[in-house]
Amino acid sequence: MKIGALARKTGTTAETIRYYERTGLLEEPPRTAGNYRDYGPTELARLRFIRRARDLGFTMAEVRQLLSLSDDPSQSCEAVDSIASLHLREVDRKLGDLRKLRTELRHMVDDCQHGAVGECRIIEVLSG
Amino acid sequence: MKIGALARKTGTTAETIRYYERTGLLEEPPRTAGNYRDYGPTELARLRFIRRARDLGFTMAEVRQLLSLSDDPSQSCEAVDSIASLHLREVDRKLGDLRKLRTELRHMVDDCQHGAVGECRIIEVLSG
DNA sequence: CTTGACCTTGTAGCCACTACAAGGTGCATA
DNA sequence: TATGCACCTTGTAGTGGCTACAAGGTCAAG
Repeated sequence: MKIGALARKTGTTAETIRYYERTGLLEEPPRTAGNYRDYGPTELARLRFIRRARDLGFTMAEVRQLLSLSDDPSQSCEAVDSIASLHLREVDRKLGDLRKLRTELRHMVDDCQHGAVGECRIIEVLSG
Repeated sequence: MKIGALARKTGTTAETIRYYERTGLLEEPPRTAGNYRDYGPTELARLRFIRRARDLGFTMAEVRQLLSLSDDPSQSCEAVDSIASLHLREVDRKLGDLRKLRTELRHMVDDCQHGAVGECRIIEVLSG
């Protein structure tokens, strides 16, 4: 499988895959006679893992840890749990921030009387 | 007022203020005899405006537009309203995404039996 | 007259990509 | 066989919004 096909199968782009390789998240695959990257099912599975974790908002550093933990299936999953729980707390925090922010924005927009900028509530709020 | 004092009054840092100046968000202030930036109440108000808008999640580009709109108080505030409403919709979208993500993470973490990595639900979910 | 807090410029780094440019490969069609 | 075109290669630079230095200048207090 060439890089474009792998990209399509994983909802990524060739650029992103090469970027993951550069940064060590993916290993260098074998090459075809024409020097094209040649991927198999192992790399596909690994990239899918990476994409799922990224879509769930894990950072590249966390993904790296999760990958290396998943490579050793006999050890305790305490570390995995701790990474995921920490991330969950982080997401909760962001949700709280975003909800507060939304309320403020909502008020601002609702109070706007659509008149002149000089009396615009939005500008007033921002100006303090 | 020197840059450090302005930073303290606005909850920023001197580096950020200089960055805003570099990128044209703030104008170059006058200088003291010793070549220090010398800020007055106008710059303080402008920086406060910028910080409030940034804290509400507006991008630098949006802040730039809001600033130039607020400079002309006689025109209609339609454009201001449209920037704010668009941003509000964007925030709503992000909130939705984050809520979905939280649910998935929550399930993952809840299902983890804290055993071996080989049976870890978190790793299973990520592996597909 | 030295200490130390503050300031100056300039450059590089962060994250996670994304966007080129300039050229090579491989396959279908005329 | 030639040509066109999609795809691939490497390398470099840019995005947003800062943040972190390094190497040096300024200024008030002790």
